[in-house]
Amino acid sequence: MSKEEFPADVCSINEIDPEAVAFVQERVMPDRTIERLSRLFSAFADPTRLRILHALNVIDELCVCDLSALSDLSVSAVSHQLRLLRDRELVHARRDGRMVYYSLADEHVSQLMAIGAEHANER
Amino acid sequence: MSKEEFPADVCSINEIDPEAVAFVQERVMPDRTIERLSRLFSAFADPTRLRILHALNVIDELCVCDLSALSDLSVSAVSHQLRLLRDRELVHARRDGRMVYYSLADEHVSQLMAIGAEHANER
DNA sequence: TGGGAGAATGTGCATATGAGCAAAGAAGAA
DNA sequence: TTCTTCTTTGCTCATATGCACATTCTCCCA
Repeated sequence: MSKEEFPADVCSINEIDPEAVAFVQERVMPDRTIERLSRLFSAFADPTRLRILHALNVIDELCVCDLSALSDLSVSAVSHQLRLLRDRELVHARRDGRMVYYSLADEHVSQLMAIGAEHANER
Repeated sequence: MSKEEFPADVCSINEIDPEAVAFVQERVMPDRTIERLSRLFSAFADPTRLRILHALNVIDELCVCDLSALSDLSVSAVSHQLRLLRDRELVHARRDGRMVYYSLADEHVSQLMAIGAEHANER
C-alpha cells in the first residue's frame, strides 16, 4: 500500500485521508473482477433482457419464438439479446432439432433479480 | 392472459407454445418494476462506479477527493458518477463543512456486489 | 440432396453513456 | 464582504448500445 502510488502533487491541495485511501488500496478489487462484474451487470441493465430473464425465471425453458412473442420484439432482436446473455453466461442454450431452448445459467441470476426487485420496490 | 394479445398472425409460422406464453404472461413483471430494475443494474454496469461502490463497501464513508484518488479519475468525473449513484439511491451523501462524505445507501448494494462477484469469479 | 423452417449474424442508424474542460455554487476563513 | 477550497453542473466529443433489415447458417424432412 505504498503511498508512492498517490504522489503528493496529484491531490495535495485536497484533504485526502491517506490512511483511508491506503486501507482501500489494500483491498482493491482486481481489474479483471471489476471488468467481469461490469459486464455481468450491464447484461441486466436493459428492459428487454430483464423481461427475457424474468420469463426464464418463471418457466425454466423457452425457445426463441416464445421469447419473441413475450417480449413483443422481432425474433432477430431477441436472438441478439440471447447471444449477449449467452456470452455473459447468464443463460444456457439447449438445441433440440431445429429449436433452441434457453434457460437461466445458475442460481445467481435469479438471486440478483430478486434482490434487485426488492431494492427497486421499496422506493 | 388473453391470447388476443398474441394474434395468430404474429408468429403463426413458428412453433410457439401458447400455454407457456400464457403462463408467463400471467406472471409478467410490471413495466414500472422492469424500468426500475434496469436503472438499478445500469448503475452497477460501469467499472468506475463499481470501484467507487466497492471502496465504500470497504470503508463506509469517503469524500469525493478520496474517491477521486482511488479511482484515478478527475474529481469532476467522480462527482458526475456520484450524482448518478445518488439519483439511483445507491449511495447516501452527508455534508460536513465543505466536505461531502458518501456511503452506501443500504444492504442490497453490497449483497448485489457479493453475488455478482461470486458469479464472476466462478467462471 | 434439395427445399424449407428456425436461429444466428453482419450492417447501418439513432440514441445513450462516460469523460474532460470550464464555469458556477456552497461553505468556511480572512 | 471577499477570498479560498471542495464539490457540482453545463457543454461537447468519442464510444457503446439497441434495434431493424437482410443475409447466412443449421437442421429436418421429403
